[in-house]
Amino acid sequence: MSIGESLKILADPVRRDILLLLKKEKRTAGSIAVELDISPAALSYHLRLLKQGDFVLEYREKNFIWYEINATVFDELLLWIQQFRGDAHEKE
Amino acid sequence: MSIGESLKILADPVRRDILLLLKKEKRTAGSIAVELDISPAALSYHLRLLKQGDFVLEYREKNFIWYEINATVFDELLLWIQQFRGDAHEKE
DNA sequence: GAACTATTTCAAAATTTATTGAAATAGCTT
DNA sequence: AAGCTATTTCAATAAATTTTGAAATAGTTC
Repeated sequence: MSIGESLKILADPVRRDILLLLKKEKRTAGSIAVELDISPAALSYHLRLLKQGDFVLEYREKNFIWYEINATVFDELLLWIQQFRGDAHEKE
Repeated sequence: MSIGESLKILADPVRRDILLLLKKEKRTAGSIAVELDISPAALSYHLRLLKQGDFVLEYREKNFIWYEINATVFDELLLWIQQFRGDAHEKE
């Protein structure tokens, strides 16, 4: 997943809200939709993008699908942003 | 400027290319437009967003306007992203 | 396997964002 | 001030993204 795709995924407020929820605890799709007051279809669309970008992981249990945040993806993003910081932050 | 607005600004490939150019050296609007092969009007549109987001600074000299990158804005963004990283990276 | 719940997929509509060409602005030079 | 160069603004168009409601899928429970 490229930086461009990652940033585009994070650029949407609904998707950021989803990540903030999942940061606290894992949730089912339905629970997220209720909490954020969006339709299941809209939620599913955003979850698809988040999954594509590796921002979330999913697993089935009974007939729910649980979603949880994937913290590791954010590292690549950090590196990209750091390149623009001033010389004071350079590695050496 | 909010995180949401900053991310939206960075989500566009043209604007990221502009930042990458300005990271190397300050430039005039015209020079950026030629280098990236986009129309002056389109460039002006993107520069306006980058300015609004404090990603670039500008100053006049003769009848050019020089643009340069503002490295400090990226710090706020780093903090936002860091909140999602795993416990291994926590401050304490 | 029929009924049920959770979620996704689809095509269409709505919304937002980016590009275009033309016209306007702004500062320089003579 | 007229002519020149650089850049921006504007309204219109084009393109990309998001939402919607309906229908489809998938797994569960009876």
